[in-house]
Order: sequence, then C-alpha cells, then structure tokens
Amino acid sequence: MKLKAIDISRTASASSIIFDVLRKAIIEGEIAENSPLRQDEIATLFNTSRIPVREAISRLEEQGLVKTQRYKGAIVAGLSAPEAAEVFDLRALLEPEILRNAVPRMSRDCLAEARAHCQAFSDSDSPMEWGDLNRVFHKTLYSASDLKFFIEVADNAMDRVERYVRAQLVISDGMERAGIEHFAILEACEMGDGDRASLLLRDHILGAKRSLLDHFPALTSRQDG
Amino acid sequence: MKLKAIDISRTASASSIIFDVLRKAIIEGEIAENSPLRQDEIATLFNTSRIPVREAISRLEEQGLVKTQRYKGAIVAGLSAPEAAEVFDLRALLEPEILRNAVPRMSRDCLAEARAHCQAFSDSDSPMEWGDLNRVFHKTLYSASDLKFFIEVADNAMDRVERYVRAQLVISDGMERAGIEHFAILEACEMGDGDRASLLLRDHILGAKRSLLDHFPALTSRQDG
DNA sequence: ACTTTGAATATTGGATACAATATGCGATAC
DNA sequence: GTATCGCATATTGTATCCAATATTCAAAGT
Repeated sequence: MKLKAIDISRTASASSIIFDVLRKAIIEGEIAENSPLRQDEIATLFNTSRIPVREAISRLEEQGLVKTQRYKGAIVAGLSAPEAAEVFDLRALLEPEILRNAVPRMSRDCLAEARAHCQAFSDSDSPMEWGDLNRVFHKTLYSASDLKFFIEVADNAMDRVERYVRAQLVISDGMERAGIEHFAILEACEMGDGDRASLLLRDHILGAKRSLLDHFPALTSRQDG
Repeated sequence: MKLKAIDISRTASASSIIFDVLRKAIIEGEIAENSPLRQDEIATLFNTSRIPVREAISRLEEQGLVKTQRYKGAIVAGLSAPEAAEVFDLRALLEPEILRNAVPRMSRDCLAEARAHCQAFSDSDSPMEWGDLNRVFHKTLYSASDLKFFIEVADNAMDRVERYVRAQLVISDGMERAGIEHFAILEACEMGDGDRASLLLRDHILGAKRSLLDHFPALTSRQDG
C-alpha cells in the first residue's frame, strides 16, 4: 500500500500547542516581563479547559521562561543584566563548539541555505523580521552538527535572551554589525575552516553581549505586551 | 513580632513533590530505562489524582528525563553511547568554567565542607552511597560560584548521565581513581589555583567519559527497576 | 485620614468524570 | 494453523467541578 502516511501518534496535543505558542510569544517579547499568565484567559483563547494550559505553564517553568508561585500563578521571567551576561557567556562557550563540529559536515545545500538566510538578514529592513532571520541563520549553520544535546541547551539559552537581542538589534547599530559578522562566519564555513568560523562566532556572541549590556537599561524599560 | 516564619507560599505543591521524587528515582537508576511511567500507578502511590502526576511528567519530559508519546504514555529516556559521550563533553566544557569562577569565591567553610565530602567519598565502601557522595562533592565546589545558569545546565547534564556514572563506579575501578582525582582538584582549590583546579576537573570528567564508554555495554544491560 | 477587618470576588491547585486512543485476546474466516 | 477482525479492558487527554488561597474593597474603629 502506498500512502503518504504521517505519524498521527506524534500529532500535537492541546498542551504542546499551547506550550509552543506561549513560548514563542514570550521569547519574541510579545508578553512583557513579569506579566502574569492567567490560566483562564489562555484557556479561553485556545478553547480548552485550564488543564492543558497548566501543563504548558509547567513546561515553560522548567525551561526557565516563567516563574510561578503557589496560588499566585505564573509570570514571565525576566533577566537582570548580569544574568543576561551569563547566558551570553554560555552561548559563547557552546555555540562555537557546535559550529566547529558542524563545519566539516555541512552539505552544499546547507551552505547555500545559510547564505540565503544571511543575505535575507542583511537585506531586511523590517525590524519585526530581524529576530527570526538572525535565529534561523544560526540554526541553519548548527543543523549540520550532530551535537543534539549542545544544540538543545544553546536553544534554551537563546530562548532566554532572544527578547533582548531583538530589542538591541532595533535600538543600536547592531543590525549592520551583525550582518557583516554573519558573512565573515559564513565564509569561514564555506572555506571549511571550522576553527576560524568558531572563533569568529565566539567574537560575534561576545560582541553582542557587550552591546547588549551597554543598552540593557533601555531594553528592559521597553514594555510591549 | 519575632517568629521563625517560613514562606508558606513556597510550600511544595503535589506536582512538585511528585516531580522531585520521580526525578530522583530516574537519575538514580531505580526505574529502568524505557520503563513506562503509569499515571494511575503513580497517582495511587502519592494518594493524588493524575493531574499533578501529569504535570510532573510534563516537567520531566522538558528536562529530557522521559519521552512521551500521545496516548501511549511516558517512558524513562535512555542514552546511546554517543549521546552519553556528548553529555560528558558538555560537562567537560561547563564544569571547569564553573569551578574556575568558584575558586576565588570559596570560603573557609566551603572548602572544609568540600574536604569532608571528599574524604567521605574516599572512605565509603557502600556502593549505594557513592553516587550521592560524588555529586555532593562536586556540588559543594560549585556552590561558591555565581554562575547560576551554568550550574542549572550542568545539573541537568549530570541528571541525564548520573545513572551510568553510578553503575560505572561500581563496575570498574572508577571509585579509587575518582577519589584520587577529587583530592587533587580539592587541593588546587585550597591553594586558590582556579586554573589548575579547572584543568584537573576537565581531565577528571573526560577520564570518566572514557571509562564510561569502555563499560557502556555492561552498564546499559543492567536493569534494576 | 489611617488602619484593620471581613466578606465578596478572582485565581489557582486538585479531584472526579468523561472522551479518545491503545492494547490484548478470543472468535471467525480462510 | 494463521491472519484478520471486533470487542473488552487499560491508559491517556481533557472538561467540569470543588477546595484552597490570594486579592480587592467597603465598612468600622481609632
């Protein structure tokens, strides 16, 4: 029998859908730091009971994206400047390792896709997109790596600071600089020079950290949910 | 008014208690890999409904300790040899950084406590304790560090491999070697030599990785839940 | 006015009830 | 005997309901 079957058992449950949507909203900064997440309100939005909402919130808490207090509910977790700095330090440690591992495994297609994303990022003048384009570029580079666990941790780290990165790209001259650095990293990858790509990436992340810390007060005062 | 008040709002909820107990049972290897976690069974054990059990399982999944399939339930997640190796590589990257950060911040008390744990580990001839004593020694060293996020990630990494580390300590000569290496690391800390402690720790972890990989087939065939 | 108290409301945590799906087993057809 | 089907049971996912706690606000006392 020839059918294009999909594995229905891996279909998303209500709670995982809600988790994904809330996660996205939080990391993109659509819900302001310290905003409460009301179970009832969310349940109504998704036309479900509060049960799957609660499970989604439990997972978000485990990811460090919200903080909950018994009988008081969950609020979006924010970071202090030193905490954000620490997350960047972790990224600066992990992501270069991932990239070094990925470079020798990159296919022609993968490199082409990365270049496309890199160009799109550089060309875009729509601030709303920058965050996505930035992340998708990094993600594409790492996708060739087989360090699943490293990637998982790096993803979580990025989740925690993406909000600030987005705001920083808009406020500062971060966009131009990031574009240039991305091309340099990409070129090292294309040359097959993992060590160089790795070093450039490290500098890229630490540069972003510095820039972020410089603008941190301005970033956290912006409420936008 | 002077009372030794405790913050009751931070009292543990049923779901967090269940989470803690399940987590402990899983990382200590009391529940075998791939064993199913039956919601009803667990709920009965704790005299609760399945609701808090489900929240606990959601969190465990987010931590990578169990895998779930829709309508089929959760099973304890196991690691392949390369996956375990990757987790050790992550530890070898993170924990030395944590220790380097911690060393200059260690109080006399902290060092004394670490030495006590180190001695206890070295002296113990009760295999059941080894895993705990090992972890508590490492934890004490890191406790002086202010890298909360690094520690969080390192903890999760250790959670995922602790089962194997425990088994390996029992099967191989890992115990003796670990004891010696612990003392060397501790001495470097006592001398205030963070770089040296950091290097020794890295070697310690990579040595454990090597030893673990050598024994991996034997470790994973042992079922004990 | 300021503080305190207590009741009304809002919100969360958990239990029970029901729906959807998986699993095991016997019956039937071949 | 083997394969397939269909029902009974087991298990999970979600909705509804109740209990516990937080929050708000008006009333009363000072």
